[in-house]
Amino acid sequence: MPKSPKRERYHHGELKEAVLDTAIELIGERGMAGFSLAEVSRRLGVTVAAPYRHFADRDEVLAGLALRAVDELSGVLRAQAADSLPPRHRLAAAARAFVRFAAEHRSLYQVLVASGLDKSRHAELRDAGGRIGAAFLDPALVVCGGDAQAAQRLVTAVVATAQGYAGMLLDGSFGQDGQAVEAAALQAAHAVLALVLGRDALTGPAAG
Amino acid sequence: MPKSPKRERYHHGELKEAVLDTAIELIGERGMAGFSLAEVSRRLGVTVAAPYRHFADRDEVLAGLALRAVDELSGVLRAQAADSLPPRHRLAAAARAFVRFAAEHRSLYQVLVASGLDKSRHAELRDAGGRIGAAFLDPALVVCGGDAQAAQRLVTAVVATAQGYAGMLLDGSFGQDGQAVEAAALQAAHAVLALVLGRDALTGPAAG
DNA sequence: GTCTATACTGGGATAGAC
DNA sequence: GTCTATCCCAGTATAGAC
Repeated sequence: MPKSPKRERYHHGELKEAVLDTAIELIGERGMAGFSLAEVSRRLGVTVAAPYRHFADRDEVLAGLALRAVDELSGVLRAQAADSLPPRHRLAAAARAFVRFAAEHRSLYQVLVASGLDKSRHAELRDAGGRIGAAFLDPALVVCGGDAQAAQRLVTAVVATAQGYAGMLLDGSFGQDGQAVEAAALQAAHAVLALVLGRDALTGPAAG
Repeated sequence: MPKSPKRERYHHGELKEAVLDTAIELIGERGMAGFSLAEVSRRLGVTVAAPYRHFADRDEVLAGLALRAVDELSGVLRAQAADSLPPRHRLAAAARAFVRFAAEHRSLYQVLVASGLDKSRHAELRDAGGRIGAAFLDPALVVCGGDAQAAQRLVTAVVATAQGYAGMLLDGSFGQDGQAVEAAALQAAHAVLALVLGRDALTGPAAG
């Protein structure tokens, strides 16, 4: 008895991208724990074995999503950090954009931070953190007067702050309503500003 | 042919705690993704159905672990925040302790932030974030001159920072060697100090 | 009240046919 | 490039032994 697939079948080499698209969709609906290659296959109208022609295993699908996430997020961040504002405000704007990204692309962001993926086992992801951080580096260098080591520590602090606010936003610490995203994003930006000003106070003429 | 269990069987009502202990052990070895009730049962020498006498489902086991994590973490934080140092240093010390806790009790911490558990569905965990934040509240209130709303925002910033550094530490951004933990913990403490000083600069010292 | 035996469901993965 | 068939493992549920 013939099957009646809900969608056209993928016989023409588009399955790889289709799997990634559908995986994002599925994670959006059911969260990371609800992701399965079997369900993705079902939605695409192919058998569960088909995706294995394009991905070695389930983790490689997640790695593909993580790569998309890094690409998109670092693009957004670079756009903010290249603005014409003073450097501390560019850092703050990038942190705000980071938090918004986590909210607007929740599935992608969760793959990045909560997939349980061992990033060191996937070459494309081995420098994921570096690529995110690099987006903050230029304004950080200006803030630090060219001191590369200080700038790197500042980048780490800004990324940690953004990541922290994003995490709290996603697990509901800012509430569930529409205002939550903007509240978290603004507070993250504000915290980054405080961080930069406080750094000046700690390393400036008065303190050591 | 009779089974030959590796350990004594649990016939005397200790299975619940034993399941939690073994779950921590297992997550420590294989990470969150490698956790399964079946493997826990196997290690304890009971059948896979036995834990269901004590836990409604897998999520309830994770919720039990998350509860342990919140209890232990908030205890550690309260101890730091109740020290006799100036309030901004108590906040910094608590942030440092937070990062150390994440490293030293990696399994517990991961359950808290990356289990995919819907915390709002488990009554005991509904105020997990609040209990963590409460540990920071006293020194934050002093820093903010008694302004409760400002103190709450400062607590959020400090928790976000600590959580951010902990997350970056656990996914290898600080490297894999023994120094990584202390580097992350110290930088987190330093960032919190900068945060407090920068807050003063933004709002005026001792003002609301 | 605690655990065992067992049966069902569903996901991950592979071999070989078309 | 995909399908069929198959295997193994994990989670869920329940009847019954002790």
